[in-house]
Parts: sequence; structure tokens; C-alpha cells
Amino acid sequence: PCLPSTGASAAWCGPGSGSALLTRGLTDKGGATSSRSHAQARARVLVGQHRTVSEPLLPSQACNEFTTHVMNLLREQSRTRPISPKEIERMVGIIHRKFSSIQMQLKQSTCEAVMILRSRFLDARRKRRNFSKQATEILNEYFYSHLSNPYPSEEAKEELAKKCSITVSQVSNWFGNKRIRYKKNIGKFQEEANLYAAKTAVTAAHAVAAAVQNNQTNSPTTPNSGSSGSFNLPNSGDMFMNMQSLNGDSYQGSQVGANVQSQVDTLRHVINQTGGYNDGLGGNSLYSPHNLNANGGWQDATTPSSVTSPTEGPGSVHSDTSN
DNA sequence: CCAAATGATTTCCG
DNA sequence: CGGAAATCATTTGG
Repeated sequence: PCLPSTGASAAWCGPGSGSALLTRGLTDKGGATSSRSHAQARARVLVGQHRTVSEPLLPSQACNEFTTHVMNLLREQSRTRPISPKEIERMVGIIHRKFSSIQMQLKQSTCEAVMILRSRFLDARRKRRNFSKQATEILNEYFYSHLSNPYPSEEAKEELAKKCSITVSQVSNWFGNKRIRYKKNIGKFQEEANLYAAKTAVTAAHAVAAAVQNNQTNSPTTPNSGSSGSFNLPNSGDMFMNMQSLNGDSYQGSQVGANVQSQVDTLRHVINQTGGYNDGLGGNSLYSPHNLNANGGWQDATTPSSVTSPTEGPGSVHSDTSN
């Protein structure tokens, strides 16, 4: 249930309580495979751990306790001043009303917070958003300038993550996907590879000789497949500040348990961090534009047979960047 | 609407 | 645990 059900109506929680809502959408639609287990487990952790550990007295109990406490006080006071039964009655009414309203507020905010968290975790997990143009740009630049060993260190990953406004896991995912897909069909990526190789060459050239205004690259020597030599700088990144907080490691909601309030506070805290970071896109460090011509240095990319030349003459796989 | 592209997840391996 | 490979689920472009 959504909380230690106090018998009172829990209208906002729906008929059953929150858990139905909270677990909705976790089920795999195919149903055949039992994948998605991690997500489910995590969601279960989020949802299922309402005070099964300590069970610190239900709100109704607390209300009764407090009521008797007040009654005792009144009884003591009745020795020094006359107290009408009416007054006691009124007091009890006030207490009960107050308690139930507090309960309601707590329930409401807890449910709200959990719902928001749910959508953050699940929707953001299953709903995919493509990275921004600039992020892809940065990642590709790194990939193709480290083509001989496209395995960024943890540090490099962090830096890339910061520059791209994505998480480190996303960077890892990206490189995993990229490596596999590149290796699988190198031909398909030739154009891209050339483009980024040339681009890094251009940036290097700019860094070296910023003063010289030559829009002539130094002889790419590649039988380029069509694309003219001009590399227009891609500016048109829409870049909606995506809120990428809640990176995969900050699930520190995993030990609630104190009381509802702290739970709510914790949740609020987490939720309030949705600001999204400002990235420092712009200042790019030069990634040591090693131009290693060895194709497929990593992982015996022996390119058995099919990778001859799908679209164009293989000739020089990588243009000699720099001099 | 379909197919390709793409980010994320799962499974397996060393 | 990090990576490869397969696969899933969504987005994008035609």
C-alpha cells in the first residue's frame, strides 16, 4: 500500500494504492523474455520498502497516543481550574482533524514525489532521447581521433560526459555501440571517419597556425567520395538543456525508513536537483590528434574479407593528417 | 508507414 | 567489473 493505510480514504492513491500506479509500465509488453529485471528490481526497491523494517507506529496510533496525552494534561489541569466536558470534546476534535490533515498532506506529497521519481527513472530509462548534435560531434571526434584504441579511460569518459552533458554510463554506452557498429561495417563509416579525421586536422591546424587564414586544408590526399572540401562548422545544435540529473549512481534513496517526513524530504531533495548541469561546451581540449593509420588496431579487426571497398577505392584509409 | 539510426539493456566471457 | 555481441525500444528520415 501507499502508506500504512489509516483506513481513511486515500483518494489520490487510486483504488488500490500507489503501487499499482508505480509498477505500471514496468511489465514488458512482449512478455516472452524476462528481461527488464534490473529495472523492475530497482523499481521494487523504490516502491516496496515502505517501513517493513521498523514499523514505527501507525498514524492512527500516534493520534490516539497524543489524544490520551492531552487528556492527561487536561485532567491534571482540572484540579486547578474547571474544565467542561465540552472543552475536552472540542480539543479531541481539533486533534483528530489536525492529525488527519497532516496525514493527508504527507500522503499526498509522498505519492507525488514517488510518482515524479518513477517517471524520472522509468520514463527516462525507456524513453530514449537522441543526444544533441554537439554531443555526437564531440564523441565522434574523440572516437575517430583515437581510432586505434577507442577506449577512453575513466577520466576521459568523465570529461566527455561533462562536455556532452550526458552521464558517464551514457558515454560508455555510446563507445560500446560505436565500436561494435564501426567494426561491423567499417565501410559504412568511412565517410564519417574521413570527415572527422579532417576535422581534427583542421582544428589542429587552427591551433597551430591560428593566424593564417587558409581555408585550404593541407592536401587531404583522400579520394574523397563526393563531399566537397569545405567543412562547415555545425552550429545549429538545438541543445535544449536536457535535465540529465539523476545519473545512475545517485540512487541514494535506498535507505529510507526514518519517518515519512524524512522520506518526503529525501525525495524532494532528489527531485529538486533536476536543474541539469551547465556544461562547458565550447572550450575543447585538443585530444592529441594522433593519426594512426593502422586500420582496426583494437581487437583483431582483421577484416576477414568483406570489408574490401564497399563504396569507393580503399586506397588510403586514413588521410595523413597534419604534416 | 517503413526502414535505418541510435541509445539502452541484457547476456556472456575473461 | 569492463567489454563484445545480440537485442530491444524509440526516434528520425524518406
